[in-house]
Amino acid sequence: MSKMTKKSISNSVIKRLPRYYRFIGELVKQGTVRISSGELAEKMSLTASQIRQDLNCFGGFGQQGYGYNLIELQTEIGKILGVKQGYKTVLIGAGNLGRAIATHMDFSEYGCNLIGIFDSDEKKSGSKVAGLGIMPVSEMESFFAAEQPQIAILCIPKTAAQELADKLVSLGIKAFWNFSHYDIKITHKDVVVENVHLGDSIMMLSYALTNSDNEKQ
Amino acid sequence: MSKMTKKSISNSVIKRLPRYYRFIGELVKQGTVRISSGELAEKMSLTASQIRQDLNCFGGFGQQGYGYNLIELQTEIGKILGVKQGYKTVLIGAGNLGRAIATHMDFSEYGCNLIGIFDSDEKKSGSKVAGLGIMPVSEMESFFAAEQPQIAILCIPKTAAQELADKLVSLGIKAFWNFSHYDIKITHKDVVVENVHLGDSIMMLSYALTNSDNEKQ
DNA sequence: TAGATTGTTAATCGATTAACAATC
DNA sequence: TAGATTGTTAATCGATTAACAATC
Repeated sequence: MSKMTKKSISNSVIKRLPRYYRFIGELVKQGTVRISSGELAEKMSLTASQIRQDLNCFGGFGQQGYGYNLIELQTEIGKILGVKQGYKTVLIGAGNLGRAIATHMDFSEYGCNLIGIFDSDEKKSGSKVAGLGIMPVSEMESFFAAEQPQIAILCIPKTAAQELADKLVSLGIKAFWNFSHYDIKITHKDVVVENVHLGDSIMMLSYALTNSDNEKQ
Repeated sequence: MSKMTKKSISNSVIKRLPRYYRFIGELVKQGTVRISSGELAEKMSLTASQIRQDLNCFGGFGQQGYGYNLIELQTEIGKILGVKQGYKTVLIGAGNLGRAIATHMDFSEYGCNLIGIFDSDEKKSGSKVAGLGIMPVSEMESFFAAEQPQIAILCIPKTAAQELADKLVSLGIKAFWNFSHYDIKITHKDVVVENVHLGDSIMMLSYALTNSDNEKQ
């Protein structure tokens, strides 16, 4: 609450927030007005205890004997996640994956605002993706000076990832959404990295099938 | 080891395996022959203790006084993850994201083999993605009967996800890689689901920026 | 052999669950 | 008011870390 007492929310809790936000949004869209921790737990395959603990990290959003008002929950968790912030975001690398992410993601729902796309291949310059013209990497510095984007999405080969990330930090980037198949390391404090490894994710399926009962019979 | 004593590996360990596999693969490619738990811990930002505990869930891959032979580790973890299995995989939904995943992912590195792409829009039928002709959903049953794919990648709108998933289970699918923005629920045992929520992932950045020290000054 | 490093047990830490008094 | 359900403390559970004997 006060300046000194930052309660330091645990990472386990933080990682659950977007999922809460999704389920709550769905319920609001369906017109549901209130929900108890027990009912929400049922829908999300969690325990009521955990839900109450999690929400109480941020404040007493519920009311005894009633439960939680869904609109209020949506608003509060939305604020915590910053979904209205519209952080200026740039995409680096307009290959297959980069273009799909640019066109597929509803950035405005996730607190982001895609304002620029760069690619090292100058032949791509000018062609439009998601309504934005692809720019050459050479224009990055002037663009960053003018726009000061805070988030960079990396859809580049792993060999280029670390070097480019360091450069982007020096240009003021504060957060990375990294699809480059390489865990970038940023020592600079206040810079946050989300390494997305789609390969790790699909391998979990291969693992599960390989180690399932019917396989090893 | 024996049929009765399945030691039941914890999920925390399993989720770390693909990352071990990546780092080990990188080191092998660089020609490194052996590594100690301490050195690997340093590279991966883990503790040596955790690495030894994790690896020992699967067997004694190391040697006292020496460390771990990297080729051996790569082989063993590869076997555990099933990276050579080449599970037959189909993609449902050839929109932006589906096409990008089909072309971008090296399925064979992850234990999978993409053998078919389906889309409900018949106008797309026949056009090629990643070397495969898009098929209409109406051909799914005969294709499944002939090929018996085990993994389905869902790149479809969330409204269609649950119903289609149920149908795919009835057609024999054993694992889902689900990008549909909806947590599908499969009650059928032996069917595994990996829900990928890219929105949740990017929201973590919005959260971090919103709650960082410089924002709340 | 001496040194290094594992495999493994024990100690700690943190996260989840249970319980219940507070209260709407 | 009585019933329901939260907020919160205490108990449990599981995962991580530390320690060290075994051994290459």
